[in-house]
Amino acid sequence: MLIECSLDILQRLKEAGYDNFEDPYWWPNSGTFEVIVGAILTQNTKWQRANESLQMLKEKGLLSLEALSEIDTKVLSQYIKRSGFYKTKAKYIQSLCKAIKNEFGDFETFCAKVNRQWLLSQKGVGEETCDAILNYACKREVFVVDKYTQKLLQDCGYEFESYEEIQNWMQKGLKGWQRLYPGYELARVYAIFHGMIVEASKDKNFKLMPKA
DNA sequence: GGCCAGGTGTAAA
DNA sequence: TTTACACATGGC
Repeated sequence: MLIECSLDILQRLKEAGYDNFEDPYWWPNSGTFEVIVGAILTQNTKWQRANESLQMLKEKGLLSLEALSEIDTKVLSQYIKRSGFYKTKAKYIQSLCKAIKNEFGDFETFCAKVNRQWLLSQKGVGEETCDAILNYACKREVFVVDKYTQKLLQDCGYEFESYEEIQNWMQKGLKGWQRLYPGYELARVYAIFHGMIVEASKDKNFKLMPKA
C-alpha cells in the first residue's frame, strides 16, 4: 500500500480502508473506565501486551475504580507484568484511580468534569496519555498526538515546534475532514483519524511515497 | 543479540 | 530548557 505524501494523506488513509475498526472510536471499549487503565498500560508497549494485562485484571475482577484504588500495588504489578515497566505502571494506575475517586467520585463524573490540566498533573500521565484518556474514555474533542503522527507529518515534510502545535494543526485540519464522515461527532472524527494513523503506521505494507 | 513497542519522570548540563 | 537515562517485558 503506497500512499502519496501530500496534504490529503488522511483522505488516502481512509480510501485505503484503514478505518475498518471494531470499535466506533477505534480504541477498544471506548467510553469506558478501562480506557484509562489501558492508556497507562500501553505506554511504550504494544497494545497486545497492554490488552493481555487488561484481560488478566478483568478475570480477577479488578478492572474497576474501586478495586484498583485499594489493591496492593505489588499484587497489581504481578498481574500487569507482561506490559513492561510493571512496577511504575502499577503505581501510576493506583495513584490515578485514587485521585479520580477522591476528586470526582466515579468514572462518569470524572468524564464530565475533568480537564487537561488536572490529568497532566497526575504522575504517569503525560500529554499523549492525557489526550488518549480525554478522547477515547471521555469522548472529548481532543486529537491524540503520538510518535506515529509525529513521524508521519515529519516524513511528509512538515515541521513543528511542539506537541501543542501539532495538535492544533491537526484539529484545525480535521474539522475540514469531518465531511468524510457525515453525521459523526467531531470527537469521533479525531478518534478515527488517530486510529488510522496508528494502524497504517503499524502495517508493514504501508509506505509513504516520498515527495517529488 | 539488538531493536522496538499506541511514553513518562527525573537528574544533570 | 534541552538531553540522557531509567523503567522491563516479549517478539522478531
